[in-house]
Amino acid sequence: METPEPKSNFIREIIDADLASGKFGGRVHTRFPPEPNGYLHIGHATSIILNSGLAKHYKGKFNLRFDDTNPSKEEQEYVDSIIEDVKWLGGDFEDRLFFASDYFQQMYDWAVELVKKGKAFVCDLNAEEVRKTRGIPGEAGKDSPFRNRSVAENLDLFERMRKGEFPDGSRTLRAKIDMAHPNLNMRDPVMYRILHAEHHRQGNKWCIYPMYDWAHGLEDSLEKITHSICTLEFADHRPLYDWFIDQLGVYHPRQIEFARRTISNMVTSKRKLLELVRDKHVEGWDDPRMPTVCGLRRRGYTAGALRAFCEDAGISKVPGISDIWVLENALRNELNKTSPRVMAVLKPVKVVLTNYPEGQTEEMTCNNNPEDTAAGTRKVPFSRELYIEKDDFKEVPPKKFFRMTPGQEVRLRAAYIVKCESVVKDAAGNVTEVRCTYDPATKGGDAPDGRKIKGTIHWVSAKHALRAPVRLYDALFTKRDPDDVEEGHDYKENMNPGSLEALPEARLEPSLAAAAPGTRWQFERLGYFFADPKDSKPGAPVFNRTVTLKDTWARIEQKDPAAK
RNA sequence: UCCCGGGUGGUGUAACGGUAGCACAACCGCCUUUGACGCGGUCAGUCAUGGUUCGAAUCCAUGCCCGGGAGCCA
Repeated sequence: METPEPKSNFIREIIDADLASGKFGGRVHTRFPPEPNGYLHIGHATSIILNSGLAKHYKGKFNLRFDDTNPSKEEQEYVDSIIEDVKWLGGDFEDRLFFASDYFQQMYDWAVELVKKGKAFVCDLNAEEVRKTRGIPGEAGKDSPFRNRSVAENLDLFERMRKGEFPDGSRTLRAKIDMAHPNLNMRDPVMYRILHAEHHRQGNKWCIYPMYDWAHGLEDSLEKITHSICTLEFADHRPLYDWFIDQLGVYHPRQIEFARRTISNMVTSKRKLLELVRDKHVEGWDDPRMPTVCGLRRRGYTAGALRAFCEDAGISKVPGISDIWVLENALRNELNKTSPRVMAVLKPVKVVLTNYPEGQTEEMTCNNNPEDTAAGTRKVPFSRELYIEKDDFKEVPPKKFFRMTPGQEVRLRAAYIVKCESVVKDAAGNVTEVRCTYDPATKGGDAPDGRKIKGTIHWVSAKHALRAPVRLYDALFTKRDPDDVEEGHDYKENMNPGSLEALPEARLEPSLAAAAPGTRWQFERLGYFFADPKDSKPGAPVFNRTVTLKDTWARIEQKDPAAK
């Protein structure tokens, strides 16, 4: 599918201006800089798609760089999953996979340079004291008593910090800027802290680690990034980003902030996701209900649809909430064109065609995809005893009910027009069997006399159907806005109750016995499904519902209670 | 209280100072061998007040409202 020309946004205006002025020599080079401390979710996907998309659009380059400057939170497991997710999303970093930790020596050397210039000092204040002397918005802080140490003493102390002579938290290296600066970030920010922790890549080589503000601009500078795109909360850090680079006099990228866009009914807080995994509310980070990139992938989302969604949702500096429908719509648009249609019955009720010869079987020809004739046709076996979806039959029809109900003709898709004549019930009054007659003249579903049939329903032959232990993961993650948690609602309790449903009675079209895990179908009227590549075994598919179809009937029922 | 951002229909986003458009949602109708999809239509918006201008969503001023910021996290 052709990727549409991205619509204009403020970032592209900035880049266009830089290109026009020759600021970066006509280059565009972006990056995605995750800290490997968790799995990527839909929010990160937006950033990856934005950054790599910009690089692609301007025929520039895109880097993947791990901002692994805090060893206490980072793990190799996260590195691996992030690489996989970035690639899957189409973030083509080629051979440009970098780690901030590989720059530690260069950063250290630069820090020494700042010390020599009198722009940084070793401070013996502890965290509590630093916090107290920083001051508050609108009120100046106080200079550290160690602020005026000699360069020689700073050099000595900083080197000994590195050698590991001091315990965690005892000293820091701080930039010497201005304790009265209106921007708190400029009040002598900490550049290095002492942390005797094992780094996932550097081992115990270092016991001092750079802070984000010190490290990030240098990383961008070293990689010759042109446009360093980050989220809004870093806007207050930009003066510091610029300050460090200016003091060093090195290559100076431009930081641009944009608003992170959340999606209604999706939980993206790392803390909450971790909680769901840890407390086993889900089966793991890649549980199909999770909004993680790997979870979405396993649910059956496509990278292309995610890209289309980002393009659709746009980009700005206004924090907002995108409706989940925009995402679903992007997916539906793609799946409509690409998913083969197949018949399945998740909650079956038996139908017997009383006038259909016992023991007879016919092969019905079905379109694989009515929107794509190239997708061809397939044969589906038909016989006297069938299953249809329980919801497609109502003994007492509500108003405007077009499906199967006593006395009303309905079309079995690609098969015959049938009419319900009677029902069989068990002692409890439940319908166990629907008895119909079929019209032999309507094979294929066409009425030779041209009579109009309002309803068309799907079916499977009881004798031929594949009975598989279908498990269904549903699409929506929480019914309630996850932010309501703050108001005392438990988002976990509000997870869609159908989000993980075992369907032991499900019957599938026999062709699905050979269904390859990892393929998508549209089950007529039920939605788009994905055969879970992780859990499916031959003949025993586990389906994730990728997107549901719009259900007009449900809306009629809702609006008009009499319809029920 | 100080600093930085930002306010365009229900939601999200466009519009060299020149017809306020697009998508999603909702609603109505048409079509339909998926009540899906598709097609047509409807509803609905520039935070406020001044100023500059032939002309302002856009430039200026003031006000109001919203978001972010006081980690040795990123």
